[in-house]
Amino acid sequence: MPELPEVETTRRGIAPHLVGRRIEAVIVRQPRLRWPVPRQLRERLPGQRVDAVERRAKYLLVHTVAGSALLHLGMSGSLRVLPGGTVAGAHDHVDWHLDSGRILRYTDPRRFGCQLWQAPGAPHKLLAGLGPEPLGEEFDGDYLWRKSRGRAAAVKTWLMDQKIVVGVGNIYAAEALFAAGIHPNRAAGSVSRLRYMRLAREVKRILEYAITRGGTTLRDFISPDGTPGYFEQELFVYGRAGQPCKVCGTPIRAITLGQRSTFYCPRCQR
DNA sequence: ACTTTAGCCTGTCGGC
DNA sequence: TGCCGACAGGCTAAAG
Repeated sequence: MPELPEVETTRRGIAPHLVGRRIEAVIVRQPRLRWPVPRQLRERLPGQRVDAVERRAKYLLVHTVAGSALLHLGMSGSLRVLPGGTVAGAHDHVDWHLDSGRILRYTDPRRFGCQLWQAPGAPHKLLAGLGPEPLGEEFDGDYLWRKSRGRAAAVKTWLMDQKIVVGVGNIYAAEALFAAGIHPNRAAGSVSRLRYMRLAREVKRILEYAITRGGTTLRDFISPDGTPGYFEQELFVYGRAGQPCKVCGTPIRAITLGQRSTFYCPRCQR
């Protein structure tokens, strides 16, 4: 569910409540997430003080001197900071009790997310092989162009591959391709260098803007203080099948690429 | 070596 | 009103 802007919104929301605080207890009600919650998280996290909360791709890393918690929100996960004693619901799987008296609560109806443990100085294997951050310097049009040569995959599917670039999921891939005027089904290797320059710029612009809006809320995304994201109103193609393109008026089309629904304007995107 | 598919889960929505 | 299938923001591991 959450893509980079939602994860970054979550990071910014929880960090002020976590950094410098001590974790007093870790309560796991449902250990069966995408992967089982490991013993180390329960045993080593309590008593530790949080040094920093970092984001890498769509993962959140909560660092302490004893090691780091590696969190992923999957499709339907969210993290909220709540007053101590707040009653847990059916999908509230993990609570961290903080010495501030508050709770960091992980909720995830579909349980595609995870809470894992990373020992100090031993990056988790899930982080190995990830592509560059889209908002970093390494990611630009030249990088996309070089990487895509000879690739027959649809550019939209290819752009969502986390080995190519991280953080871009189904919504923002569709939006960035629209903004760059690229048809989502075009072979990645057939997109010109100039188009990739534009695509890289649009990916950065859209992700940065979505972060300022607090992310996109379609169903259940909520930021840590319980407010929704406001980017939904800014969507040009995602979820707008049959509705007129906001630029040219042509009806937006829906197709399936790589088992994911894809939206585009047949006139604006070639 | 690469590309495609299956599967993990629950909730919601539209059609009948 | 209720049942049923389709679908949902992700990602890995297995199969091709």
